[in-house]
This record gives sequence, C-alpha cells and structure tokens, in this order.
Amino acid sequence: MNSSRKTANTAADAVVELISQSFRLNSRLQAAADRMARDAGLTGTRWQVLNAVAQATRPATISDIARWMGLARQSVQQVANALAEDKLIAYQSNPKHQRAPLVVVTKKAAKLLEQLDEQRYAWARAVATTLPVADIKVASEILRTVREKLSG
Amino acid sequence: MNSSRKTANTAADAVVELISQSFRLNSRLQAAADRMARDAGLTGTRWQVLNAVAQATRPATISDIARWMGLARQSVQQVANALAEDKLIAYQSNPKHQRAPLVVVTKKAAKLLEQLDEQRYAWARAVATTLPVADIKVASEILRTVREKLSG
DNA sequence: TCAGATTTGACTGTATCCTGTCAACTATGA
DNA sequence: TCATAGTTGACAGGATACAGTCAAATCTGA
Repeated sequence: MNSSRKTANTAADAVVELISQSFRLNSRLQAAADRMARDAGLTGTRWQVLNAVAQATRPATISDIARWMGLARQSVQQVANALAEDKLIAYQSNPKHQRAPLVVVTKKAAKLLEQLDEQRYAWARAVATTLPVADIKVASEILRTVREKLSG
Repeated sequence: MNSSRKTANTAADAVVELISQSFRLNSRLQAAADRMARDAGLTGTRWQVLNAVAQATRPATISDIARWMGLARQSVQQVANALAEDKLIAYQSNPKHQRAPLVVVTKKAAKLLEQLDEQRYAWARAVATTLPVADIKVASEILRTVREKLSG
C-alpha cells in the first residue's frame, strides 16, 4: 500500500494530507476506545456520549450534546436512549423546554467513568512518550480550528 | 455545553485533549465528505475506500486497504462489494493468493474521483486560509505518529 | 514433506450513524 | 396576540462498522 504520499507543497496539500491522517487515526482511536470500554460493559460510542454528558458544565439537552460532539442529533438520541435503558443517564424535566429534557449521568455511570478515566490516562501517558508536548498542543489547536471552520 | 476544557498541564492531558479534538473533528469531516460525495452518487465512506484503492502504489487486496485505512477487514469488504456492484471497482485474479483478488478502480470511478478531487482541493484551500502551513504539517505528523503507536 | 498457524472472503448478528418525516413545543416578529 | 419559522423527540429505513464463525488458501517450521 501507499504509506507515504507525496510531500505537501501547498497549504491545500497539507490540509488534504491532514484530513487523510485524521480519518486513519480516528479508525484506530475508535477501536482503542471500544477495547477500553469493553470491560466496563460499554462501547466506545456510549463512553463518548456518557463522557460528553459528564463533562458538560451545566445540564444539557440531547441536541446540545450532539452539537458539541459534531454528530447528528438523532444519532446521539438513539445512543442516549440506550444509556437511559441501562440507567447510566437520567432525563430531568427542563423548565426551558417541555419537550427537551436535560441529561445527567447517574452514580452508576460516574463510577464507570472514573475507572475508564484511569485507563485513559494510563493510555495517554504511554502515547505521549517521545512526543513533544508543544507539538501535541499545536495539533489540538489545528484540529479545533479546522472543526470550527466546518461548524460555522 | 463545555466548549473550553481546562488547559492541558501534562503530556497525558495534552494527548487526551488531542483525542477529544480528533473525535469531534472527524464527525464534521465525515459529514463534509458525505455532502461532497453526494452529487457523485457516493457516500463519504465509499469515496474514502475508492480513494484508497486509487492511491495504492500497486494493486492491493481488500485486507491491504483495510489495514491502510485502519478499519476492520470486513467493514471494507462490505463497502468494496457494494462498489463492485456499481462497477466502480473491479476484482482481478491475484497470482499470489487465489482467494484474495486485487482491487482496481474502473474508468467510471476514475472520472468520479477526478471531479471529487477538484471539490476537495477547493474545500482544502478554503480551510487552509489563516492556518500556518508549518502548523498543519506538525499536526499531520503528530496524528501519524499517534496512529503508528496504536497500529503496532 | 506436511501438520499447524495464519490469512482471507462469505455470512450472521448487533451497534452505530445518517436522512427524512411527523407532531409537539418554543421563539420571533408584526 | 398570533401566524410563522425554528427546535425537538419519536419513528422508519438505509448505510456503515464491528465481532464472531466457517471454509478455503497460504505460510511456517520441523
């Protein structure tokens, strides 16, 4: 297979190459997340949704979570309903919108997330070795900026 | 929603943040690819598989393509079979392995890819504006290195 | 040479993830 | 106030993406 594409000469070439790397990395990340979440009885996706709910600075609606993750509203809705079935999240009535309840994680889920967070950091420390922190931060910023250009 | 997480203090923090950005970006990229491929009668995924087949330096098997993309073998197999149904790829007998045919794009697919490549570069040029090329390349390298740490 | 390990495509079943549609609810502006 | 536009969850259907299993083909090492 072609593992080394031609060097990027223009900014557009560099962006195309970055997108290619992003796609290829994401497949591996999803697989890694699936493996890690498996012991906890979760899938990578359910973990990500659960994590997004937990990380929200204030109780959020399904639509809020979906916008934050960049996924379609209905994709998150389906996963969230499955999580609610398993008592990992709970819906609370939303005074601002009768039809759009606020989502919170249950204690049961909080414990799972705590365990998974340890695994995640152990994994992250292993990945971080030999990588310059400054470069990692540059990469984060680039990804964030590209995403914002797509979201707007 | 929580749009600004706490600043990464350690290398592990930086990696966790990078992964989060990668997931969120990928959702948007997939959506953008789907939109672009739609006019050509493709989905984002079919375009990516088709592109991987076309980019291969030599005729590759489905397993080769899957390893390159980072997806499960059977995931690519299913998409490839659909592409073959639509006469966008063709299977050629593989002298090295009777059971694993080599995959090539058809002329029909080559034309589609050419059109899509123009759209992709126009898109990439728009995204590239205001982004330092050096930073984009740093990001690419980081993503590539992280992926390789996961593949091994 | 040749038995065991590995690779591969087909098949099955489950979990995402998307688009589109609908009705309920909310926000906006005249 | 009130008609209209926008948002939201439920539902349906199609397209990935995965794990697991099987049989055929290939590879490996003794």
